[in-house]
Amino acid sequence: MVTIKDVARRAGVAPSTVSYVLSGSRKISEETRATVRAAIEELGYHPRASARTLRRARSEVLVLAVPREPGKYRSVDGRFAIDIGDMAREHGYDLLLMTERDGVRGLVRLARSGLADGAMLMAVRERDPRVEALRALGFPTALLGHGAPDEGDDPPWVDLDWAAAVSLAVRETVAAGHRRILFWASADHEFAARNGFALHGLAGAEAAARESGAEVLVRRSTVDPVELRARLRAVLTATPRPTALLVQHLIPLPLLLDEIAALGLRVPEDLAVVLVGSLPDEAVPRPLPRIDLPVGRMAEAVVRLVVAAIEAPDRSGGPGPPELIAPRLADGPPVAPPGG
Amino acid sequence: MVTIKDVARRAGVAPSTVSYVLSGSRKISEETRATVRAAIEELGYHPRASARTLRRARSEVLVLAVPREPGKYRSVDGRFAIDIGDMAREHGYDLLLMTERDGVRGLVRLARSGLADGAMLMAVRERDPRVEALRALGFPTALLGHGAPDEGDDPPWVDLDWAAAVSLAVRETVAAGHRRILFWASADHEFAARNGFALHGLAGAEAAARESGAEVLVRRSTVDPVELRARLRAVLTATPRPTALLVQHLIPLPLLLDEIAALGLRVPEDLAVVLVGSLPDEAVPRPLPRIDLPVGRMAEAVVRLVVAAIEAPDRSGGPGPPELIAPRLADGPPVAPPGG
DNA sequence: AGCATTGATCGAATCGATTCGACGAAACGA
DNA sequence: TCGTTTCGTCGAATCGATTCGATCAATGCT
Repeated sequence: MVTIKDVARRAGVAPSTVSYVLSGSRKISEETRATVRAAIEELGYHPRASARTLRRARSEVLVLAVPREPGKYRSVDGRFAIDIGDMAREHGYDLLLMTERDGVRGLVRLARSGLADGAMLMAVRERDPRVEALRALGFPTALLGHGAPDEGDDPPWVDLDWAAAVSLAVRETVAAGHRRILFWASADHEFAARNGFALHGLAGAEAAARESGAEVLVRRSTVDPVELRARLRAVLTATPRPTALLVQHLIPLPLLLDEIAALGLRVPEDLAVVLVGSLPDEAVPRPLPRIDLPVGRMAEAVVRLVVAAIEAPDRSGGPGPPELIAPRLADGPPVAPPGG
Repeated sequence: MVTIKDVARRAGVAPSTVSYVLSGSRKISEETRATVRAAIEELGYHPRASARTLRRARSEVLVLAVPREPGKYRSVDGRFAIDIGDMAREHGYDLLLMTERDGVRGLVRLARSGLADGAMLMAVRERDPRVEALRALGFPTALLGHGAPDEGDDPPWVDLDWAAAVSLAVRETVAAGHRRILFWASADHEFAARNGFALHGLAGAEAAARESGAEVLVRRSTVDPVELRARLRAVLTATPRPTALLVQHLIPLPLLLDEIAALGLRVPEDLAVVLVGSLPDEAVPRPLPRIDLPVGRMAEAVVRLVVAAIEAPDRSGGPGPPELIAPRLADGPPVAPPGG
């Protein structure tokens, strides 16, 4: 393994000089710099991360704590991970994936070991114990998703405004002429976990129902295919039948559409379908009106927030401001009116 | 930040004694051990990873290099990442996610910085430049997926035997009575990248066609929804029409099924559909016969292989043996005979 | 009793990069 | 010409845990 001493010897300078060439924190003559650079190149030198971290008390690593509802996997989580990895690199950080079921233990271990400088938490719940544990340690943290909007000294967070997103979906649907709307909410286990997006989405549906005067039926989703079909069938065979379906739980979308077809209903003539969230384009059978989940923007924001918390630990003015992203209709077809 | 010295002072012993209590590498009296343990507990001490790594030249971190076909995202990749994260922890390692587009640069940086002890590569290609770069550095590596099976001194790898998997799908389909079978291969960009699973799957289809005597049409998939439908329509409206469809490119499955329905074909009466690979249960509109992609087993194996390479660097007997997992039919419905 | 052995703990060197103060040489001003 | 500043580089301390040899006390053996 090639060290800074090897480079120094090769270049005929002191190790500290090599360090200064690398960091640029002191003036080094052009000539010396060139010699050192050449030596680095020839030897293929790269500073040892552990030594640098030990000395600087900064590892340049961020943790991403991914959701671990046992057996439940959302494909959008992988996209978040990748986008966050990209953004982290742009800020000079590497990304550690924390998959442990006991998120508190795993995060405390990483924080105290100094393996990471900051943490980002996905699928944040109301009164999330991970948040509490990290705050107790004074560990820089940013959240992807939020619990209640008013918990005073929460870490900075970013989230799609799920309430507004579902409200927007309802409003667009009402504007298209629908009066009886079915909102297919998040799955049972997501409500049980008190995940923010589930609770806020539901709240948005209820608020929009009150404001618009339209009737909004709410059904929770599930990951059990048989039960899922049964729930959908029950509500779509009742009379009067809803003329529009807003879907927040997107994973089983193909299953929902299949059941709709099996009931002899055409989309959108008999039932307009609107999506809230994101799926890969090619995974959606046909273009549908959709409220976008801006994965890229959220990844950018969560990394920016945690990096800010790391690099300005004074917390002047408290935690960074929460970023509640306003929903917008994705490019695509408009909501079809009732009856096609 | 609490260090080993703080613990030692609190317990009234030398720092080295604390270290021995932690590692168990020297005998320490029960009494002292208890005192030290208590001090550790009270202070909430955790060894600094950087100091330990610097001294031991071992970081206990593994890298996972995820595939980055720009704009292409496979949901199964996220499941691999999570399962690999779990397995890594079971071996005492943390998992770093490497998302950089230029995989070679990113991996070389991580290897030379000593931030990680070993690397796992996903979506390995024929003559993958990342493999060559890591070998040149003597960096412990294991592959998830393989290129050509005979490249002598490749790192150890694990893969589903995609050729056998597609062959099995063909055989099952032929056994059910089909004589004219459509194989929906991986996507264009996966062939262009010379990803192993794409090439091997295709080879398996061709081999099975020769052996079984059945006619196997091959079409490559794409991520462009319009083009995808056009390709499927073309082959399903020609005469004679295939009676079975084997799908390796699963992401657009809903779209394929929708196009099949749009053509007025019923599944499985008019067209039996067989899947090769894995999707979340609730993402598949209805249970279909399927050759399983054993994500968990592969994650277990790839971690085991890279850990073995790290902890037995002598390479006695060359790299570990490749692990080619035999395909098996997942629980689910059998392949329907032609005509229902 | 005197010497060797075992057991438990300590002290110091070490890993590799960073960073502060110091130092010699050159440039500058009086 | 002599002192002062500036510039470029060096030496040494430091970060925190590990680990090897050393040490001291207690025990065993003759």
